Amino acid sequence: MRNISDVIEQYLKQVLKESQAEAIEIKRQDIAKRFECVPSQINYVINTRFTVEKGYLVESKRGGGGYIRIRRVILHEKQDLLTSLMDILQDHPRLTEQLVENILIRLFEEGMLSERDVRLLYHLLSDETLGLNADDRYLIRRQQLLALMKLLSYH
Amino acid sequence: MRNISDVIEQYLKQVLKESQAEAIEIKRQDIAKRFECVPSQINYVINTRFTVEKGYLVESKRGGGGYIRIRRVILHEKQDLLTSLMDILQDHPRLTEQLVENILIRLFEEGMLSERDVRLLYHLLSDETLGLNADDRYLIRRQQLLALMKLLSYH
DNA sequence: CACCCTCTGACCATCTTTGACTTTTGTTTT
DNA sequence: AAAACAAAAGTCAAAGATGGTCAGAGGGTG
Repeated sequence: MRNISDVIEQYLKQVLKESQAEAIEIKRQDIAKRFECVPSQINYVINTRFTVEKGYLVESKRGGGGYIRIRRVILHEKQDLLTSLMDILQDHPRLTEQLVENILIRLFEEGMLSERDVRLLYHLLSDETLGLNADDRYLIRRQQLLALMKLLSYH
Repeated sequence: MRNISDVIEQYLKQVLKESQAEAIEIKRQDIAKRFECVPSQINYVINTRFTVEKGYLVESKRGGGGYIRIRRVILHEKQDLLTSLMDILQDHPRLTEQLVENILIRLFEEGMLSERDVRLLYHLLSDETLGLNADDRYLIRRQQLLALMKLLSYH
């Protein structure tokens, strides 16, 4: 694996999967020690890899007996997923390529898009394809993603 | 071999062939060192020798743990159709909903898009979804349709 | 000689790693 | 109980590590 963040990401996902529970609790310090990195590296991993649009919820507590709890969000109804993703679209003024990718992959993981759909849409919504300036790209992405979700909610 | 670009090209193709995988990952810096050239030479080789038309797809990531991934792809047999459709896109300044529809239906008839694809794309490219003013809509449609055709040109 | 590739290097963009400083919470001491 | 201490986790900006772009110099060939 190329960098420590990816390794830690994989490790945490593995633990999450093996625990069979929908949430795991870790001690930031312990993980940092295990991978010989500074504690704030763990925050970096969490902030970039365990985001809401990717389907994770993270809670934590400081002080004695502190912890970080990572929860995989399980949505049983398609409509719930679409609603939560639409909320995310509203909450993020900057719909970056990265965010778009996360959302599309999430839709794939939840079985609402095929891999091909994801590739196609990702390319259509990429910086390279859209060109323009950043604000216009954000606008187009928002509108097209909302349109996509509206279509998906009909089936 | 007369120039370093040809040598690097051969080397990468060799590695690709020997790996038996459909993709290889390299570090730009490493290759540059191996052939004692500047790193941007690698970009030159990739941009001139590993293009989509030649059957290669290239992805990359910057920053720590960065890489360049070169993937071999199979070109679609209907290149002629795609080329002529791309010409049409270039020739028409006004990419109206109607024209978009015609193009999508053509791609459907040729078996390159499913009915679902057509519905989805038509919806994403509609006046209603795009909003904006007519000229911007024409621009977005052109760029996204061109991106679509580029994607369709390989499997 | 003109033209078209190649090659180079300065500057840019993006992602990761690190560490100093801050905030929150629990425990111990006065 | 209040104050002091200790034990987490959080924030943020700077440094580090890659890859990308582009314009101009260099070189080979018709």
